[in-house]
Amino acid sequence: MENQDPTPPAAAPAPNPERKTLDDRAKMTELERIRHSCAHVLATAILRLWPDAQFAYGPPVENGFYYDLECSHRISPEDFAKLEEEMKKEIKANNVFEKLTVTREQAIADAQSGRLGGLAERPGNASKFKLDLLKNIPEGEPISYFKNGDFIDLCAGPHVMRTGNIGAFKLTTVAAAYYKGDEKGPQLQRIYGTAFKNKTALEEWLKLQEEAKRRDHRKIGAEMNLFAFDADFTGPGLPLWLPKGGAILEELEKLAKETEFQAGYVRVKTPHLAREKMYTTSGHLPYYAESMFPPMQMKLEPEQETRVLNLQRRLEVVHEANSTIEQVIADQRRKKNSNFSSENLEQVQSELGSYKSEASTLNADIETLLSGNRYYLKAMNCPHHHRIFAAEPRSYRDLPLRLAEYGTCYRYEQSGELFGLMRVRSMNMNDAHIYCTPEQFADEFRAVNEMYLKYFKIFGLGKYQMRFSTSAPEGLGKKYVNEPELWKQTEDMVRKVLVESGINFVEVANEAAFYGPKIDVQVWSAIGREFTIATNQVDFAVPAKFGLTYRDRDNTDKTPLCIHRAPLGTHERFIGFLIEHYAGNFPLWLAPDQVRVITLGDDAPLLAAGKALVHELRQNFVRVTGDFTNEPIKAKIANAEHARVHTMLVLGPRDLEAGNVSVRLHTGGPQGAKPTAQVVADIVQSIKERRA
RNA sequence: GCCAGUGUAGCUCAGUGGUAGAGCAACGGUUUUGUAAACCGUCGGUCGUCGGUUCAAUCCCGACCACUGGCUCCA
Repeated sequence: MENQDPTPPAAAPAPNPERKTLDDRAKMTELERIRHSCAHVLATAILRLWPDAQFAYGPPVENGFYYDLECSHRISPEDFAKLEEEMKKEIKANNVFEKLTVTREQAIADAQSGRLGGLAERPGNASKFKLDLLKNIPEGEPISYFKNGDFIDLCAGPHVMRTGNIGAFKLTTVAAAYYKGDEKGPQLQRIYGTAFKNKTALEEWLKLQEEAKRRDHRKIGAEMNLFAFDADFTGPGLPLWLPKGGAILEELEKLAKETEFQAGYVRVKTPHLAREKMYTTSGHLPYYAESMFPPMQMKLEPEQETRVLNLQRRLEVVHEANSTIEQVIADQRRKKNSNFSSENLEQVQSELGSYKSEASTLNADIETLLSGNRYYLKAMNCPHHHRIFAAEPRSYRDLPLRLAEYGTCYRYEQSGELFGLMRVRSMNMNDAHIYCTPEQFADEFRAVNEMYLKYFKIFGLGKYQMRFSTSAPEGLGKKYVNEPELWKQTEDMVRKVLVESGINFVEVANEAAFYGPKIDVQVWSAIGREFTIATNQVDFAVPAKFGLTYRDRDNTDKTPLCIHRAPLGTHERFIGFLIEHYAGNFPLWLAPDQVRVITLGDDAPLLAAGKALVHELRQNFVRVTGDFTNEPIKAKIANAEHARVHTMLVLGPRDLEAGNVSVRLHTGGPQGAKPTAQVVADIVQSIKERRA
């Protein structure tokens, strides 16, 4: 099963779907039609039980379908049996999916009467989402309904012919979803289900889901003692790497360090935290404060404290003066026959203005003093690396400068987003920043991409996709630094390299990093989960904010370009991915338990030979253990198999006499007896070559 | 952060309004073995936490915490 082709990219709708054209819709596969139709049947069933339900979207998705709705009843999985009963009735009735084309006026009238997405007219309960959807249908595009039984839905189709064509279905889960994916919009109930042509296909899918559960990195990670979460003591999203997981971590680091060394990188090391100034300068704090752990406010030095106290005292005085003046003005306004002349008023108001401006100066001064003693856990390594760049004068001769570091970063991911190792709050990054001139950019960028491909080959990753994320004009100055010209230049540069190197990529607008375009590498784990494991970003903005320069040939100072790259992403996510990719059956070089020497019984000569073999392997840097207990050989093998020990070496009297060991592989069963020296040499060589 | 579900021994899971059980693991013994589990015994749980209802709560109710499935987010 290993190296099985991962599930191909899903035809799931893009996160903020641009309107599909009718032509796009006509391309729906038969399975998608079944699922889309099943969504209508689900709506029909829901309405029979809870007639006030209002429906929004009900599309087919990767593994089934959903329908978003608003309803006074809170649907829970306990309702599924009832709902499925109703759905079965509708399918059994074998109603035709009848397409009706209507005028916009008619559609609006039907939505207002509550008829759309309903079984009948519902006075006082207009089909509000359908009304909204109608607005999005461009003038001139035909408006159509689909009707099955009493249920009429605003829908462009296509559908299967009859409800009876839905061979098999199952409701799977309920979730909340925001209308149109907008966090500020109304929250709807989303009912997920799946449907297939027939029962066999459904059962196959259910079996696949079971298999996926078995391959889940969280399950295998626990079975193999790779990592643990200790929510009570360490905190959620903060994994503890156990020795066996640590071994994998170590191997990946070794791989990266060797690869990067050969590629001309230099290694640096930076602290886990930094002053606030670091992140206000980098621009991260204004843009991403929410994703950072809150700051640590350190105690002030006595003189600083005195200054703050003085400033605060003055601020109090100013505030008091402020409110007195405001009071006076308010009083005068209330009194109609005021003897307060307009000149007086003006004077008082200007006084107020100057107090206000003093207050804001005071606040800023206090803030400056405090912020100097405020530290943040780093959410990224780049600002630190920028300061390393700044630590020495740089010449164009020093470029490209490739700073690499295994830096641990901390991000305050929202509680609902934590997900095993794939989404954590502390992460080991395979990070590096390449500072280069614009002329060097293409070569450097290409070399980084090649490094990705080298890694993918080692790990046997056949299916991947590069996502080239670019900016969008409307986000400039908000989501993205406001440098339209630089955006265009760098995006063109990146695009050119991608096209030239013939890498398969898709371009996605409006998803860039705030400081430049980026490339994310998406892969699909063996159980069909999609992950972004690697990232490669261009940064034309932040080096300038840090005032980074190099002296060029023409004796002027120039700002370098910076490439952020992390081909192995975070090790947390990468290992999570690898666990699922290999189903825990790692190749020898990665396996936490590489070799176990198992003696047949515990006779002294066997024991001595076994210990000597363990010693020899360990001196060759093989992760080896010995099982010299007096348990039956079957039990010892079973234990080793459960622990997913890659290679088992059995030593019995027969082997001892012949100078052999009997080799057994976790993934391949017994391999027969071989000369000990040859076996040791093979193992060492396989690890050295990082054989698959 | 939002919606829903789940929480019993290290792991996999039973179970009940009258303060809990199995298998595996661990530990101690017996067994001396040729490739997925030899036998006997021992230890192990404030039934996620805190409140409430009750004569009595692991069970019913509430809040919180964590995890899971989604949504939003992901430098």
